[in-house]
Amino acid sequence: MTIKDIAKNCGVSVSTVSRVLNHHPDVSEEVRRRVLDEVDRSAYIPNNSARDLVRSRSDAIGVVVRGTGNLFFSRVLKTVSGEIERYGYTMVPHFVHSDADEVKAGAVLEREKKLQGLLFLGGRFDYTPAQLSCVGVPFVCCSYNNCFGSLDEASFSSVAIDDYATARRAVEELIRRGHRKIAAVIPSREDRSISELRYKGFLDALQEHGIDPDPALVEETGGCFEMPDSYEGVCRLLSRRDDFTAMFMLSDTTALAAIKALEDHGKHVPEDVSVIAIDGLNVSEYAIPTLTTMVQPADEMGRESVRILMEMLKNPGYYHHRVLEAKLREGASVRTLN
Amino acid sequence: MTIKDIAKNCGVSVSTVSRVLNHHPDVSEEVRRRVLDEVDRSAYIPNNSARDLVRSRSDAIGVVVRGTGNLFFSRVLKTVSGEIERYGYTMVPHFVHSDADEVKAGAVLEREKKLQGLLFLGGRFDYTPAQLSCVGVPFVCCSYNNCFGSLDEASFSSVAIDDYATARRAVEELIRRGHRKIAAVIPSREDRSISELRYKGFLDALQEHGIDPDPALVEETGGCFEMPDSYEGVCRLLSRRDDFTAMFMLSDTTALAAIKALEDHGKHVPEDVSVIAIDGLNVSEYAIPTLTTMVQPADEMGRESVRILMEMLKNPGYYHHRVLEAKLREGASVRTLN
DNA sequence: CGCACAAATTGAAACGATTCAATTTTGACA
DNA sequence: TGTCAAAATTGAATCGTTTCAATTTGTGCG
Repeated sequence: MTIKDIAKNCGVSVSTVSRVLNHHPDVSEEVRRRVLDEVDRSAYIPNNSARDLVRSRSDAIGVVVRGTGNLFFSRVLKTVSGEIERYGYTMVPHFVHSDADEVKAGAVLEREKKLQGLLFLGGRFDYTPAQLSCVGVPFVCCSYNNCFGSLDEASFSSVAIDDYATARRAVEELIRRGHRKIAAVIPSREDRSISELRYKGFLDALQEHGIDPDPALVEETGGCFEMPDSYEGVCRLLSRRDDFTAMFMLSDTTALAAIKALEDHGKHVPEDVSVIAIDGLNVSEYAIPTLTTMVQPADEMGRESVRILMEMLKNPGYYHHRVLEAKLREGASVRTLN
Repeated sequence: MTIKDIAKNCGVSVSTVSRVLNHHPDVSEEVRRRVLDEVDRSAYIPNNSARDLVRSRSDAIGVVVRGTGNLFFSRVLKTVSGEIERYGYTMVPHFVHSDADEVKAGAVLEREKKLQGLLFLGGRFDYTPAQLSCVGVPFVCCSYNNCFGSLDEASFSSVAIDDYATARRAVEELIRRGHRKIAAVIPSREDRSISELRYKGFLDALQEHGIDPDPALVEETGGCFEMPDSYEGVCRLLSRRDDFTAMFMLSDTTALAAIKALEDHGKHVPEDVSVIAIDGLNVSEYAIPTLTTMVQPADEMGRESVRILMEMLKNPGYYHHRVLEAKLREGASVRTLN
């Protein structure tokens, strides 16, 4: 079944059928109906390869996901997938396992599959303008913001919470509840990474409230938000100090690992140590104790990312850096000091 | 840059270049080298649309993922994605949100995208042969086994643990540790579902050891392995009975929800109630208490699924139903009764 | 030296759509 | 009824490959 058969069966030309199928103007109501009926009747399915060939593009969006265990991105991916389909595009995902590959992967993807656009989900994303220019299609960074340093902000879009403000807000919640000795175990922060931003929020919240940040209460870990790394980090911290009453963790999963480490060292949460985090995963609601966390609006982030990308495709030159709000979800992992 | 340019630059014909690129025989060593050099030099990238058009197929594999919150499948998806790429194919994922859509989604995917094969990841999969015949390409069901009733087992492949045996093994572990009053909260089991198989393993383990299954210790929930459903289920169970010493849960996440519900009712795990599950997620190792669970070999399942699918493509008529072993990972959620 | 046969190479026809210039049809109006 | 513009339709070129029949080149042998 090709467009030719449809044309023959309807007694019209191939180009007319094409015009009907693509909602082009200048086709009579009568012919339109005749063609559409025949399309239905014959269960005709257009051949995408042929269309893509002549148009020299394919209606596909590449999604580069940082491949490691971040549950938050898995969550967003589902929404993104649905949205991309809703707009009539095909999603071509690519899981990268090292931050360094991200843009390269995107560029390759784009060239090989003739993608229309790219969506980067998570990762470090500290690229130079030169590197980014490899990417020849519009792209949106989901879950980064304010991390872009020298990048030309008109050359792409982004959707994310304000990492700095959110971290600050979380730490302020701890302070509001009477905590002053607050520890943090953070994945290695490099320039402009999410880690760095959240860490800065942490520091500023402390200073703002007249608390001198104590470097010995901060432990840096390897990896990027993996549970084992954080567990180890907390252990190292505990071997050095145990006089803190609260911890700020950069993600839900690392917070769960931290709670585990604390408990394994005989420290109860929240009785001995309070823990707050950022993410708002479903599982965290069922943790013991229920995790107090800043909820990132995962669905909205996914929806917005795709919406903006579509806008960029339709409207060359368009870009938008959308900042969404993370809301505090009170669990039971933070205790108010008397 | 097209194959034509390469041809011109090398002074050979288009068909010769094509032959070189596709590793066809009957091309002299000298020409081969000349062409390959030019391909490198010019960073030529073949146009997949053109290739797909003439071959009337596209080297893509559809992956239908049951879209709801099962973390286990997110995990497998990553492996699957990498493997599919490794074989030189493109993955086209599709998240479905209701079990009912699975095969339909697969069939549509197949026709629209001209997929070479399909991989079903999770879900219920209780289809009739007639329904399955909609799928016109080889397919593998990952994470089902023994669920296939009247289906012609030579018409597809599967990779999974033995759900019945694994459940049985888990419950036997509880019995071995001295438990006899064992409760279970299970997602609604329909004929031949994973739920049903695991439930059967549960029942048989009890009977095998001379324990009469007590229907009042079994609570059925809606949904499919969602945490809120299980939490509610455990609450209902507790409102009726609280004389059980152990619980068997069908997945890690539902087990975590169960533990939460138990704790919320003042029952400690494992002191008052022991909990065992099936899955082996990473997060479960950081749960409090660490979950005792039967670990499904996620990576191996992903790898095998893709390997078998590739085998089916290469070798029409081939099929294989692979049963992998789940291993007990001892956590701290099961206590030995004295 | 020429013949047969294999190896290497080529040319042209697909594949199934889109697109645009060219053509036909329609309808309004003088 | 004839003219003209607008609307509707068509034909043909094109996209970049693969494939296969046809042709050229090369080789061994009588």
